[in-house]
Amino acid sequence: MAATAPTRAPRQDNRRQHLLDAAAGLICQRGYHATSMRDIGRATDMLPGSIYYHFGSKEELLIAIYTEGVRRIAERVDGAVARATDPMKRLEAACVAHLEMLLTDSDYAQVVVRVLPEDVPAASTRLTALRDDYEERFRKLIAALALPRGRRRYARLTLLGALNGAQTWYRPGGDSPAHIARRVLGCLREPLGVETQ
Amino acid sequence: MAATAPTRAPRQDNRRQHLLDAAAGLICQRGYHATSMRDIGRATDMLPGSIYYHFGSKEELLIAIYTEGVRRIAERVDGAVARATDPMKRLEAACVAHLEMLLTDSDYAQVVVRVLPEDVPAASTRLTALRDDYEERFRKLIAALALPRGRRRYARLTLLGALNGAQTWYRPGGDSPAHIARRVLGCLREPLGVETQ
DNA sequence: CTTAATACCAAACGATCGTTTGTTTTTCTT
DNA sequence: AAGAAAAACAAACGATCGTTTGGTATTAAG
Repeated sequence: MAATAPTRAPRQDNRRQHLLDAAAGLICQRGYHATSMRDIGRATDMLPGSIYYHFGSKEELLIAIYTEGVRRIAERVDGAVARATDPMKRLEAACVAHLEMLLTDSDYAQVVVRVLPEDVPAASTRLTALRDDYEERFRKLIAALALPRGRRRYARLTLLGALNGAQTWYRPGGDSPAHIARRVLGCLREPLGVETQ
Repeated sequence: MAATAPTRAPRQDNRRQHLLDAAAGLICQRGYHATSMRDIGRATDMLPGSIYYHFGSKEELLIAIYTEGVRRIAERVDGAVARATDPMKRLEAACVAHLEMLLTDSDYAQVVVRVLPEDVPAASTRLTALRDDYEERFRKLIAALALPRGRRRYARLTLLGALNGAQTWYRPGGDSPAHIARRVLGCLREPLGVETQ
């Protein structure tokens, strides 16, 4: 276990945060299974065994990253959404904030999308719950659009699928995350083409 | 290496196909790194070392699965597309065929979407090329829609992202793959909602 | 029937994996 | 200054990893 009822506050030179940062960076680059505890130790000038003072297991470390990732991206999205009142503008702000975090601003957020819960059976329940908790925001944002009831679910799944899919083809130097977010949302706002009977 | 200029045809009891099937099944379930050569051996009643008679390495095995996956899904999509003439109907047929393969009909196709090229650096170039080769079909299908030039690219990326994203939330017993495909495409065909200034 | 290639088995190789254990250093509190 | 808790080190544990090597049935061709 990570800690058993700490009787004192953490020390100032605590490297737990440094550890999380490095692990998030490595895992978002290479994936969970391709990142070893020794890799993480090397990146933090720590011995692999020392990591277990902070986290009880590799899965627990991943869950911590996931939790922090959801916290950060949710915070950013909530902040962006709050600055608009029109439902569509709010959704657009959410998409932009979501993609900016996902593509450039946060390794933590990237881990949440990159590492599939099924890849880590021992933690899949927790990871899925964290994801769902975050995506609930988009359900509410889309509910505010006053769409026919039957279309809301697929609007959300299509939008999130398309946004998250950008992680596989995005390259720095091309279109900015904000631009991509608006264009993807644009695909859902303007009809695709000629209707055929 | 797998074989050095075979001087004779393969034997009848060749289990190479059985091997590929089992590996595709395991990898699409658990992912590449979470599937060991011993797992694959166990699933085929083979010793792990024997796999190396057919494939030079684990990466090479993955590439074979990827290649077969692209071949199968492309074959199915091409067949479905050929049965329609209207551009939008052709695109719809492609989406339905794509999702049916991806969600229920083919472990091979599932591997192509599930295993990210970056997860396997030694094979990433080949894997990416195979993916691109397949996705080229959707580029052409969308080009036939007579959209403004600037919108085609994002229409394709949005559509494929949304379709492939279904892999993370699809559950048998719910909406059928064909239904999902049509609904997702529907999200791109009918405007999302109220326009704001 | 012989023969040579095919398709495996059997057993191990070294490397690396996540993790544990015992000890030591460092910091904070009193 | 003294004691206790925090945060690491040092070294190894057993397990498992991808892979190799040498030998052995099996099969198809001549």
